Amino acid sequence: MMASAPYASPCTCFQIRRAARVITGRYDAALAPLGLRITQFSVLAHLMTTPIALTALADMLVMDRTTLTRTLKPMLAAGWLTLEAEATDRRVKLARLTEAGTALFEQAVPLWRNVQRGVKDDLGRDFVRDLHDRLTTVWEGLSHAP
Amino acid sequence: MMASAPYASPCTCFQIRRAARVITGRYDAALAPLGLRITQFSVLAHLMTTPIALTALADMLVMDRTTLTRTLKPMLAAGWLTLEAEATDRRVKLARLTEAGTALFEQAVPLWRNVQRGVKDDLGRDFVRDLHDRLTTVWEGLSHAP
DNA sequence: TTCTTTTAATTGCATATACAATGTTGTATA
DNA sequence: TATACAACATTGTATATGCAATTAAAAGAA
Repeated sequence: MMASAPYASPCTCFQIRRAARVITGRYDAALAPLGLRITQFSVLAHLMTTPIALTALADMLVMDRTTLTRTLKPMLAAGWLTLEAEATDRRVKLARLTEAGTALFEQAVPLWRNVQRGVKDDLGRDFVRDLHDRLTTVWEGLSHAP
Repeated sequence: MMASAPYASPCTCFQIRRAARVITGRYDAALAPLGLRITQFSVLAHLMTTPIALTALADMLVMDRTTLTRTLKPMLAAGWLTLEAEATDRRVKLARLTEAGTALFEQAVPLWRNVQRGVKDDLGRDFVRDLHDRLTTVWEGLSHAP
């Protein structure tokens, strides 16, 4: 996991995956004291306001529905959330945070803020803001086009 | 895997993972006709010039050594490369492309070029160049500073 | 109302990812 | 030289990821 010399691959996919691995490692390490992964943190964050149907949640997370199913599995086992069939349409399952899940998220927020700040400190506030804009553009530009 | 409305998460990690998923899907789809993933393409690309020891290869790919072991497994089974113990230090294993692996890579290059061009067309040449620079900076800035 | 189609979620399969622990081999030291 | 130490790779465990196929339920058509 160590980098030797600045190597600029011409492959956009390699570049973004490499950067994602490095960043993910940083965030996972920050949340590890709570036994929480950044992926799980994102799920909790999206559920803080209201229960959400799994398909809608997968859309928000821009994640395959089947991936979400497996992502939720350990979180359900940990008791951070529950699934309940929707009354009007029993195909639909609503994901809802438990008190434990809510409490965990609130504990995690300061750790998340720390690592966000750390990244900003290392890369620069303007840099990170611009990076965000570009990553959003990537998602918008590529997820709609084939 | 569909996006609904532009949602700008404040989490850098979420942002980059989301973008990485979208881009990876695009590249994997482009290489699918050859039964090849973009991750595997990257490995082949790095081995085209010369055989490389696994630790050195993992360093280049900025990937955990153990991840590399599993990444290589199906590629070895497919006969695209071989592992051989280094003569001077039998701990070291050299990964070397086979003829089949070399041929496959050469077949894959045009498909990779296509998808690279497609991404540039969708996002703009300057945008992609700047994105590359920033992703390289992310990697350099974060992988050295814990 | 029955048959078909569509939609929601899961499961099977395969790869991607990394930490901890292990086994092996080379190097340094007492 | 015997022993401790460091380096290389693999395996165990667990999560991350998505395509294809399946099951269940709702909606639409005959």
